[in-house]
Amino acid sequence: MRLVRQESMRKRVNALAEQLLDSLEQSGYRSTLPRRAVAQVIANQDKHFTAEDVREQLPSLGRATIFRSLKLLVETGVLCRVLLEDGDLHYQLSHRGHHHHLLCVECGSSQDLLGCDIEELLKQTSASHGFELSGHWLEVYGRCRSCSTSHAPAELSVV
Amino acid sequence: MRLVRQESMRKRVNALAEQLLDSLEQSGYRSTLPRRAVAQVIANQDKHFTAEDVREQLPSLGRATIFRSLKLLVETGVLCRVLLEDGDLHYQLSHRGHHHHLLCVECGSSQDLLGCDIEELLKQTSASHGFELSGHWLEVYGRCRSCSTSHAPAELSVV
DNA sequence: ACCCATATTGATACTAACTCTCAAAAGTCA
DNA sequence: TGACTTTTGAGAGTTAGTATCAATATGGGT
Repeated sequence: MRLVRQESMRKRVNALAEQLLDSLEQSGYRSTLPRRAVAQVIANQDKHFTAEDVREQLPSLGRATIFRSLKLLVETGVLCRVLLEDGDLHYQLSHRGHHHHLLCVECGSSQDLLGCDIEELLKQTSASHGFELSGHWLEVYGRCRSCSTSHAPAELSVV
Repeated sequence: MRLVRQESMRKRVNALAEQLLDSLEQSGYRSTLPRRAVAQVIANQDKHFTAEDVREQLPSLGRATIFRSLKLLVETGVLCRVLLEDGDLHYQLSHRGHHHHLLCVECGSSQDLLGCDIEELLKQTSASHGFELSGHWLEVYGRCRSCSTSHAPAELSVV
């Protein structure tokens, strides 16, 4: 039972890593051993992470290589950067295209925000300021379903 | 005529610097010479800026002092940090309280975004994801009135 | 106006998160 | 298997800060 679940998880993880590498190849970048390692680590990540997190899991890779790989993945759109409340920027797997994140300030997990149409609202408000809108960056912070149901409110919870 | 205008501008600038210092004093911090210098420089800034920008204008102050002063001003709420499209964080004068910025990607100027009520929209959308909203960070990018009227579209403009 | 407790400063060292450089190694394709 | 181009790794450099700590400046009381 246990084994079966692990097997199926590994399969899913590898498929995700494949997607990351495909994305690089589609942009004309080679699928190298270091990039495969980075893709695998990222695919295993269940929340936003830093370059340092990746490096710790791949101590044999050169630092520069890790930064370069992350940069390419962001460039090709499969990875994105998220802004934490304190101003730190972390990395996170991304669905293609523009979207926003719901970041749990307690467990660090995140979900993509679907069905939120702020574009129109922003466009109108900007226009009324004489501003020609070209883009925006939105992050939403709070507590995910499991964090808000499994504990007392944050102020009361034990550390 | 020219002189009069300069005078009145200087007056406004100093008044703003005063406000910054008052804000520090109200939070129990001393109004020191270095802080007065930093406040004056910030008050003269007409767009978002970095700690390095301030340092260039105040080469005689210690680097640490500048960072500390900026930090205190952010803490007391008269200065805020803005996120540029490329992920750089800059500083900017702030109105008190939560608000958003319209950042001009061409000239770097910014306006506060008034009359934009995304809170309610976000709260509802978050709730539908089982997410208990606690805050958000929004930056809006585009071209300000004078940049969009005084030039051809960005792609065609001369550098 | 002066003293003094303490807040603040500046020099310097340190950190985190990158980027740059360049020779060596790896990947691709004919 | 070459030949050619991309990528890597080591290490130095950069940017934007934070930490430490002795020396100095401030503001409040008298």
